[in-house]
Amino acid sequence: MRVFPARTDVYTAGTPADSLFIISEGVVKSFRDLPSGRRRIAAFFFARDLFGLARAGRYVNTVQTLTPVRVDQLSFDALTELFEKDPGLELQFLCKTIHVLRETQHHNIIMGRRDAVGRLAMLLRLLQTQDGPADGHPDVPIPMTKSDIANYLGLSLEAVVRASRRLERQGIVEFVGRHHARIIDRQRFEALASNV
Amino acid sequence: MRVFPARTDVYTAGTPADSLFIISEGVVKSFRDLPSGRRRIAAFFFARDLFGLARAGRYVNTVQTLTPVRVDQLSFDALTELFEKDPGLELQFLCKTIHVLRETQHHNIIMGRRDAVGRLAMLLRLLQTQDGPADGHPDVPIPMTKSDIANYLGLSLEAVVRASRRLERQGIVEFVGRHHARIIDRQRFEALASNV
DNA sequence: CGTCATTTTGAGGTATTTCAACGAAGGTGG
DNA sequence: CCACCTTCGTTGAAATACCTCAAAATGACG
Repeated sequence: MRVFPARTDVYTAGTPADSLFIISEGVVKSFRDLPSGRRRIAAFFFARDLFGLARAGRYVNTVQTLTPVRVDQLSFDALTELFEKDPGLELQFLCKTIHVLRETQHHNIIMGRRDAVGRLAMLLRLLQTQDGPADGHPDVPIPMTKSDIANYLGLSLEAVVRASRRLERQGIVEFVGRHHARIIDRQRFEALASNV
Repeated sequence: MRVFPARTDVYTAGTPADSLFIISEGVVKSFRDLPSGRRRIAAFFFARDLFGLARAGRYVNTVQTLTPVRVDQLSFDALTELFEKDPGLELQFLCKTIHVLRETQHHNIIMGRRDAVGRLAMLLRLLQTQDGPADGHPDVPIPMTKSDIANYLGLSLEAVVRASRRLERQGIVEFVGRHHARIIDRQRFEALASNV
């Protein structure tokens, strides 16, 4: 069990991978900086999410905390040992990997939309359901910056800002401070966040 | 082992899932039709790829063959049995699932690009590396239609056509017939297909 | 050889990107 | 505790790229 303050690196892209991580509490972003200077956020991970899957022995993304985070760090050595003792454990990891796959597919669906407002709405709904099992809670915590949101949605920062404004002007969502939103008109919000 | 002719459904979205599939030979597309009438292709699968992962007991996408296809169909019943006999098998599935995850992440990277030409180049490179281990083969088979490509890249059909034309006019790629391309200028092609 | 799906091309509309400049917030150090 | 400073957010105007609509050409298939 390790603890990280907000805005610190858990690991850096390209470094040799030796562990998997499972979030106990907090939120992280997984991203890569491209040669052009653009940053692409591949995923946000929340409590109980698995991250650290490597390719060719190295981490492909940098993972950075957005909030204070507690993670279970599982070294590969320890894992192979655990797998031998308890074969059922592999199934656990398979399930968690499939969950990551589903989230990535959902990200794909978001990116497939051509309208900025729709993409933003889908991210907000993701954060909403992530918040708690209490489905339909109108208050949505937004742990990341708008710049992060832009990099996740594949939009420019300005486009995210304008989409936020439009959601407000239309009375669908209200942004209070930088890290909270409130769903005003659930009906129209769900209509927007539907998979077109 | 089952065999499907080209352009036939392997299974339909929403039907109860009872099997996983591993492609022995051929190419399939995995897609969903949205209420708006749009079609989103989530992935193309090739030899040795795994597909059929379900959510809540039902297939989420429709899978249709692009070419004649041979698949190994593994019913869940048979799988649980096999897993008990050979725990190492689970690891095989974990690896294949991670491979699907990587492909999905790659798709995300493609969709993150804003230029149609760049997206098309990345798909062509995917098909190129898929073709054979002979990396750098200039001839690229294109088993899907341009309409499929559009639905995969999140572009309109016309945008795909114009991107193809531009690649030709610039002497980077040559399209011969509907199902083959040839890389003319490898240098500039790789530059385009890089993760900008 | 005819029919149908697919592809191609053109013209106009629209959304996002870019560029630039300003305002606000949060963190740091004195 | 305040001032500074860096990052983040906001707004406007112009350019670009893609989308949509419409019509014609090409190719596949029976």
